[in-house]
Amino acid sequence: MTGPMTEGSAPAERGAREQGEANGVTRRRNEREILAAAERVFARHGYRGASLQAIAEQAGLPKSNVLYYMGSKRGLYVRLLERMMERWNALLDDISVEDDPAEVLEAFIRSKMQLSRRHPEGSRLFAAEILGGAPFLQEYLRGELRDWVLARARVFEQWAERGLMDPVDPVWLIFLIWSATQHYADFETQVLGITGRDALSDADVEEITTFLTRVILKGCGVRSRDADPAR
Amino acid sequence: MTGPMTEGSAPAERGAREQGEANGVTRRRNEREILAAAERVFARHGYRGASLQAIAEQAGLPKSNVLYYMGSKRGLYVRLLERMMERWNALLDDISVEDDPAEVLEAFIRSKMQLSRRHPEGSRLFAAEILGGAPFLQEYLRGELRDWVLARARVFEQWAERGLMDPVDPVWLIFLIWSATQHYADFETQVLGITGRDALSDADVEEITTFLTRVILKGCGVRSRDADPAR
DNA sequence: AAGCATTCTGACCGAATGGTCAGGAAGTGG
DNA sequence: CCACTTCCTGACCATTCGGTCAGAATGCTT
Repeated sequence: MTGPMTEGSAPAERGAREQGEANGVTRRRNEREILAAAERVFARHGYRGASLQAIAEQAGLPKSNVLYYMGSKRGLYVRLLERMMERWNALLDDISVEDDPAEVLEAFIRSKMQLSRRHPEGSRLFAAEILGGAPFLQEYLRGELRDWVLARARVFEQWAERGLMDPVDPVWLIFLIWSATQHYADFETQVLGITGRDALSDADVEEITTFLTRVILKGCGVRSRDADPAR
Repeated sequence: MTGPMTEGSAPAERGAREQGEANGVTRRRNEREILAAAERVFARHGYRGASLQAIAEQAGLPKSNVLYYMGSKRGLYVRLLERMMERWNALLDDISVEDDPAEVLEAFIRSKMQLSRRHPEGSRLFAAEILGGAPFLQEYLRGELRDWVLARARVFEQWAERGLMDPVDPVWLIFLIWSATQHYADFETQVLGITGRDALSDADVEEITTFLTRVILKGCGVRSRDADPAR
């Protein structure tokens, strides 16, 4: 983006890490910088389209240094995917038939929306991986994630049996929530272009979350267990 | 994927176009083959990640021939995007306040779903372009598409004013429909992995379409103008 | 200051990239 | 049969790719 890296200047180039700061603080900062840069570049161009050169430039380091830290392009990519899966798993606490459907679904939508908001690059990285046929995530999709979905689906079905919501297909419902929330990360460019915004504000995100919650809950005929007939 | 192209065999390699078939029939077939192959490769790997070599191999032609037909990688890509925009525009007939909201919204969901189904590679190509920041489609998004969305949004608002549906934000509603339908093309790998299917059948697609229509229409409180209080 | 381990990077490598071009192959009209 | 145009492609080019490595720079311990 900025200048080419053909400038021979070596010392004091980035304004930081001047003198020795001992310990592994530089290391940690560099790693963080590389991971952030790589997430951006991989998300934008996909695995094949991303180049270590571009990642290195965005991280403000020589290419060799990126390889020194990360070993290989593939290793760097896998590490990013794993980091994203961890974030994903972090918000997937268990639910039970005894929980309130309205509360659970709203929390589901909200937390997924916040994941897209807090880690847009990671969300896009994940999307690019799936779009390309999920060469690195096949196993995860057909295993861990599948089990998670099926477990939730069973709970949804039981709620339907108890008359707490309409008997909709729970898997399609989960996909609906995923797609609707994921959209605001993956298609951010489109959303901004069409709405004429520069960025989505916190208020926008809150409004969208409310909209999605209302439409989806109403659409599935969710009746709150706490008997709140009004509203 | 298959064999490398280092086999020196020249004649009668592809089983077709043997003798002269006059006119531009070969040309047309080759162009079609190239466009189809390119759509797959670009969709899978993005603009940067796609290689002319891979496209040529999938089309069963030498790389030089691809460039002979298409001029350049960029030109080929733009041509694919334009073709996809044409398909898109084809299903965007105008609507009016006088139309029935339920009918229009269902037709909207259904036609968008069919677009994802009939042209999954094109849908993914579009997704990859947006994911990468829409470097080639910025103008389209901020112009043509934006106008189309705003026009529809006005109609939705008027429907709400007339009490034909809830006063939901029409733009978020359009995004909801787009994302939910687009999902089955873009995240096909994930959908198949989780549901344990090899492919989505026509029946699956019909079921999903019905599900989406039901949930979204109900979620927006759409009341059919033809007074169908039952169901 | 010396010794040693760690951290870093410029130079380099073979392979692959998009693109060019001279010239072969093939169809067409005389 | 010969010209002439159009269609096609192998060989080649500069550039960039991911990755290696020797050795410089730096930090830590004594």
